Amino acid sequence: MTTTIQPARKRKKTSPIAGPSLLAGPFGHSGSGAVTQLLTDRQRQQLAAVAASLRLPSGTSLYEQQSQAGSIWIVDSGVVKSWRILADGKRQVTAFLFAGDLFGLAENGHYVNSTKAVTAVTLYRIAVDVLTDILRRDPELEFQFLCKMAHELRELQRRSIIVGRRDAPGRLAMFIAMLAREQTGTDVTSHTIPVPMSRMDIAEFLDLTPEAVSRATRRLKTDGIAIFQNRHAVRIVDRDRFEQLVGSV
Amino acid sequence: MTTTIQPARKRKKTSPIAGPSLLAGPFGHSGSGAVTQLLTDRQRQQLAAVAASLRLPSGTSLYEQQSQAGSIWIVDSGVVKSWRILADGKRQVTAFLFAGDLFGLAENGHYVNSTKAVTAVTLYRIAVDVLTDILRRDPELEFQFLCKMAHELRELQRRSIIVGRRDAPGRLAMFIAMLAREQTGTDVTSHTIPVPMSRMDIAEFLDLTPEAVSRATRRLKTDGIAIFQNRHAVRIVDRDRFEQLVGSV
DNA sequence: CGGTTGGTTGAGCTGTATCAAAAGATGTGG
DNA sequence: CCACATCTTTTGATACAGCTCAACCAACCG
Repeated sequence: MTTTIQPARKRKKTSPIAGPSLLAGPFGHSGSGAVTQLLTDRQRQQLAAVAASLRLPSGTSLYEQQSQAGSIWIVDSGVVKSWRILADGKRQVTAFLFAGDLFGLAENGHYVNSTKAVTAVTLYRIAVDVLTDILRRDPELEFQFLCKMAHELRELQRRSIIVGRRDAPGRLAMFIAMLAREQTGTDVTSHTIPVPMSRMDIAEFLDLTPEAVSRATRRLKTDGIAIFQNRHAVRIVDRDRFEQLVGSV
Repeated sequence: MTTTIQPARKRKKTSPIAGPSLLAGPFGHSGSGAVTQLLTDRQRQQLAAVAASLRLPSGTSLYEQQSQAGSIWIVDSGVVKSWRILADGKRQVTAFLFAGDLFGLAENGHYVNSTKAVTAVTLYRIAVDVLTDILRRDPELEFQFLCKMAHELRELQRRSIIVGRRDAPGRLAMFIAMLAREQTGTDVTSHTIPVPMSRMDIAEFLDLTPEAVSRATRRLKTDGIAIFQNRHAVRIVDRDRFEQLVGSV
């Protein structure tokens, strides 16, 4: 485990591309932000050699649920949403993916969800057969992928915990805390937290109706906990009560 | 991908131990039951050589949330429940683990949930440092662990979907369907499905109160969909309406 | 600038959590 | 084998939170 902490926001979009990055705790990461680069420079170069590097505008569809899965993807910058359509026709946003996140794992050779760029994004795309070849030859690298998947597992569990909460304001607060962790390095600063996705996306992630999300935002405001300065930025005003609402999961 | 389908129920507890087993779809498994053994006989023997094999009575605690994580575990037979205590003091059952399931992944060297045997179980326990050593030397084996984790990820997503449903009877139906898939090989037969865990365990898994679970069971009965013959066995009476209630996720 | 989509606000309904208590299971010791 | 104590499960009555439906407001885009 060499390497240093490398928050996503520090990487400029215009800088020379260093190659794909996997961010996670090496079988460990306390949930409070210490996410580190898993790959060595050599490994990143190796992956870069076989990866397509894409720069796509906001709103671009990457792939559709059920379609043939030929690649796995890594976020370099920007935000991607992943969702699936349930049997009853409802959408469920299963994850928001940030810099260093891996996505596009297939089931039976088909993608299990659809994905779309929420913001402008830069991505790496690697053909699965090429990747599996490399992984079989490089146990160290493969081990890092394993770590990454363990990380994903824990993130998913975290979402379960959020959705497990009954009250909408609590869910929203946890969501904001997640955004803060994911985007601004460590924990909630008293500064402004960007909220790139739409209310509907949020609702579908938190398993609420858009109405409930709207009322929850108002609730946070009237309670003097957090204020949406505009539709894509929140500011925590009472940090203590915010943390208290979030609860330390 | 050699090997054959090997449902858990077919393995007798008294038979000579063949070594640990990992069951999953090799980056693919349609959700309708085709779960296969991932490991070759050689790999299973290799793991068996370093694994402790345990036979434990129902109710045995395996490890506690937060405790030092020294081993990873594989279920050979029986059922294990995994849960965590949330910030507000509530329990959340994160998973029920069946034959071929892997558990005990650590975060920062500590377990993230507690586990306990729901039934009498036989388990394999492997020290993490020994395992990581083996994995680094054997990319093929490591690749199977990767497949297994991808499988776990999908299972967790499946739970999210279940809990996403608003109505208790629907959640319970999906849970029963899950039990059927997991325990009796393929899909819901019209036969009796064993329900090894308590109502409270079910409630904590489905994120409902025990009362809600109780009422949901009664609902399924009065609607003529499924009948609990006793506390640990259900029978589907109207398969079509059951499937319809479950919805094909 | 209309049209379209996304977001907010309001009134009533549904279903689950809660609180309280009875009925069944389970286990122990006489 | 029964009686008692304990825990689990079920049943009932009430309150509350979010869903639904419907309307209104705001923003975005040609």
